[in-house]
Amino acid sequence: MKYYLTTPIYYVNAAPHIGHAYTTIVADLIKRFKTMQGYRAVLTTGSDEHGVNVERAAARAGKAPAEFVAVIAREFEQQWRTLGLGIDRFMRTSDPRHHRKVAELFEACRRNGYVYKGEYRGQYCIHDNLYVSEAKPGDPCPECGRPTETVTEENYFFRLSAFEDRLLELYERQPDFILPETRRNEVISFVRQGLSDLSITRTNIKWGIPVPGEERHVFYVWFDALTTYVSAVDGEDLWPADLHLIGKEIVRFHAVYWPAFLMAAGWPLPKRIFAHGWLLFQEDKMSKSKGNIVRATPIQQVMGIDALRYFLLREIVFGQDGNFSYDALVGRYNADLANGLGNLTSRTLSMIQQYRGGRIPAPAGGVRPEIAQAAENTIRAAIAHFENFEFSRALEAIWSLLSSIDRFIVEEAPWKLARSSEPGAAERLDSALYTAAEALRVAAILLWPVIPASAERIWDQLGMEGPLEQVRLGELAWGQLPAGQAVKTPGALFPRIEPPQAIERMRELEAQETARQAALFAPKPSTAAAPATERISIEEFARIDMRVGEVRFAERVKGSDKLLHLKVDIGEPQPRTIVAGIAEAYAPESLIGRKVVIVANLQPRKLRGIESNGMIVAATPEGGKPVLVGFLEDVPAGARLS
RNA sequence: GCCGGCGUAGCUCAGCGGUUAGAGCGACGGUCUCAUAAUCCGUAGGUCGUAGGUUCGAAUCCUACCGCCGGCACCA
Repeated sequence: MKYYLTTPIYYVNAAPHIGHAYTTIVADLIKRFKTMQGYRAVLTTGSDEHGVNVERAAARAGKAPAEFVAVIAREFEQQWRTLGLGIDRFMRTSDPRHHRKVAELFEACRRNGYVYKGEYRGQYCIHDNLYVSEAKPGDPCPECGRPTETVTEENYFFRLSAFEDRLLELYERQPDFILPETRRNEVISFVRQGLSDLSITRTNIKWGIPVPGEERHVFYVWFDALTTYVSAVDGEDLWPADLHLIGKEIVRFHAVYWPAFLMAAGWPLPKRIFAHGWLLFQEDKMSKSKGNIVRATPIQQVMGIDALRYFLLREIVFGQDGNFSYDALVGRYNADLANGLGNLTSRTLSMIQQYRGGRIPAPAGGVRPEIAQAAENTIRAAIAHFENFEFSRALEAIWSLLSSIDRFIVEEAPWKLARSSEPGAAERLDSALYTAAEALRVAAILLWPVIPASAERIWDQLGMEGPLEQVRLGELAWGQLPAGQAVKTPGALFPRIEPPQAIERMRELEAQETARQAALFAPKPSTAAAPATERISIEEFARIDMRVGEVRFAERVKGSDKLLHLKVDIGEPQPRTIVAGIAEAYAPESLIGRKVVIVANLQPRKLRGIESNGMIVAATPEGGKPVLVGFLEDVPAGARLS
């Protein structure tokens, strides 16, 4: 039986950070779990290398796109290797094999009548590769808030509208097609609102996969990227995927577009999509512009990869957003790994060493039934939780067993039994030591998917033979630890960590890593953050009438989150009515009397029933809120800018 | 604005109609000595967002409101 799973195909306009690592670590965990269930588990990841965004990032770095993406793709590949993740296929969208597969998908869709040629005219966000339906020129992108660009082009369209019913039927028939349920509900309501056809080729960019027979066209990046899941395992009898693991920001592409493409082509559909939440840092989404990005490798260097894996899976409820913090990371590590699992391993092996000459004794006095029972329950519960993507619960269950063993050891007090000459003391000691060791063996097996390196060390220290990954969870039961084998007692599994020093060290390494990654993008010194746009002549500029205005009136537009209704005095007899999308950044009352800059000669436009006669000029930083333009000296209303 | 979710101990959360509301972490006190200054035991008293309602009985169901989050709409 095969189990084919994928991570997203990561977009190469950013270097890998802990968010990428999170998804990929979970994928690695699931792969290991499935392996232990006896599946032939195969994991695909890769790099999404096409699109305007990359084209521009490359230009900024002064490199050809192909050269640029190769560097970043290598960076991702290297990252997964460094973190020890079991990637089986790394597919780059620039790979010729992938190109062929995309062309194949397209041909199949076209043959089945789901592709037609038409003209697209509309707004497009280059950052999110998103066409913004019903947007007007200049509207910002609903995802990121950056301005959209107007594009008019002859395109091939995908008849997405034809799939509404079939998609809804799919979600109905397979309730676990999209997990968790909250994402499923969102997708269903999105599809119910109606789907419009999707432009799947572009003529305004070159950096993409050419459409067969139409060399001016390249494929829309999502049509391109999603197909990676198939092309990565072409000819291997692995498709359809059993699981697409994704972040919640890309559910629509995976749960709507992708199945529709596949239905159109008549190709098999993936079995399940699981969208996890975001890893927040200081309660905020990590983003390059906010400078709050954390990377996995500094943590790995200071605390070990298993510490990070354990933290991510134990602290965060998989599927929900979770907070990352160094304090919580170190706290978890010390409490659960050092004081918990590590210490239990250490005390158990040490006692076997001291009291039984380093050989695991047979449980001469029998094993307490409640312990055996608790262990059996833990085995079943942990497996069920892993199966349901409830990783934090699985770990909770395992730790509850470990904790009961710590309690048991204190109750039995083997150190007293060892000194006791009472009858039965020796047998009791044997049983206590066996019980503790057996619990460790069970824990090592259950924990291998989560903290593989540490589990293997425990396995080895218990003197177990054979690779842990060949153990089958279906056969796991209490009492399988063979007595008589020699244990080893090397150093501490998880040495305690001093929080301030460790955190400081991680921050240092983080800064170095940030600098190293930044160099990969090597922005040319004089280039501004925003990509350069096309040059215009002074005459063209002169056509734009920008004036200083004073806000006389401001109120929220009813029924809108972002719009303010303003009246602005620009020296005309009547103040101008302007509707501006700045409600999230400015309270209406704070604007009264404020000097602003407006574009006075824009065509009027009705927004929410109010006719707007101009546009307020504001700067919108990446991912941030608009900031109004202002003057350091006073300028009278009506003054023209040039 | 529409739709959905959430709001429970300092923190992260569980409980989702029924006895005195729970766990882990953190904090405090104590204990043991096999162990990584670890373990173990005990303590810490939270109007279960607010206000109503249903019920013999509500954190648990219903309504309204407040706050937070998400999806959609919207953002000249």
